[in-house]
Amino acid sequence: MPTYALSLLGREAHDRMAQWLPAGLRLGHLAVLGALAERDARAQRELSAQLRIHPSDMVTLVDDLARRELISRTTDPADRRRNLIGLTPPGRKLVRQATTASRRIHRELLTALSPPEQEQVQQLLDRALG
Amino acid sequence: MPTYALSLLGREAHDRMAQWLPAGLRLGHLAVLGALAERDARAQRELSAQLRIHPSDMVTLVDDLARRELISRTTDPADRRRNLIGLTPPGRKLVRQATTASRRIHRELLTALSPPEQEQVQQLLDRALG
DNA sequence: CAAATATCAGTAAGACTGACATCG
DNA sequence: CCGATGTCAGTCCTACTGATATTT
Repeated sequence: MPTYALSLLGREAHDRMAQWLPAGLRLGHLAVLGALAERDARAQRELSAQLRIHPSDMVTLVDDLARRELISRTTDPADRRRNLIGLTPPGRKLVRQATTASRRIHRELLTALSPPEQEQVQQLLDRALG
Repeated sequence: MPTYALSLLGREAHDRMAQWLPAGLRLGHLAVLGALAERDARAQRELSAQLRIHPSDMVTLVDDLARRELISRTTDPADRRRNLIGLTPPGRKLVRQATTASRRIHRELLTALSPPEQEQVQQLLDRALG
């Protein structure tokens, strides 16, 4: 059953990456950091939409990350409803390390494929998710 | 973040397939039926291992499926600890229909890619999952 | 006695719902 | 006044833990 296989693979990716992360951080936290590494200083709402994380859950994620000083949270002066979320240097460092680990785990999950094919899958899936 | 992308795609596949299913049936139920379509008359424990569904949860899934007469559950005469689970004709029919729907949903999930690329991802993931 | 199978009750974590205050 | 943003409390669903009865 193709959809179940995909769902299982996703769960496995989730669990293995969560296991790598420092205690107290889940995959959602890392997703926020990763999105900020691509484009910094964004509103929570925009991150929610891109990462498919519910806005009400984003609050807790951002709280946790700010408490650990992995991100900064400042009110947007141009629109005071918004929190602008930005990466701190420690946050940027964690993203780099996590990206390396993530690629390794990704390869391990696709161990049945050749390395070029693994890379190809990764790029195609990134595009598929916009 | 590659692992998050995979996790998201898996969740999306899960949710869309669950929406297709008859009310009261979840993706786990369908996974059991699908596994039985490949090889019939197996013990619950074996299904649990293959599908990564916890044995204690398998009990409920099998209960539901038996109540709807999509599977049969009989005590294995050779080992009376075991329940042998088998597909009924309605169960077999549901698997056929669901497999078609599953392939369609799989394509729809990759709608941002060109048709040849969709096909490529499908084939690569099928190989990756053995 | 020890291991395996199925079962059941309780727990933990993730994601969602609805309501609300603030601001444009 | 209306819509958007962030926040908070509570709910639902899924998966996991731990314990038990039965059988090998």
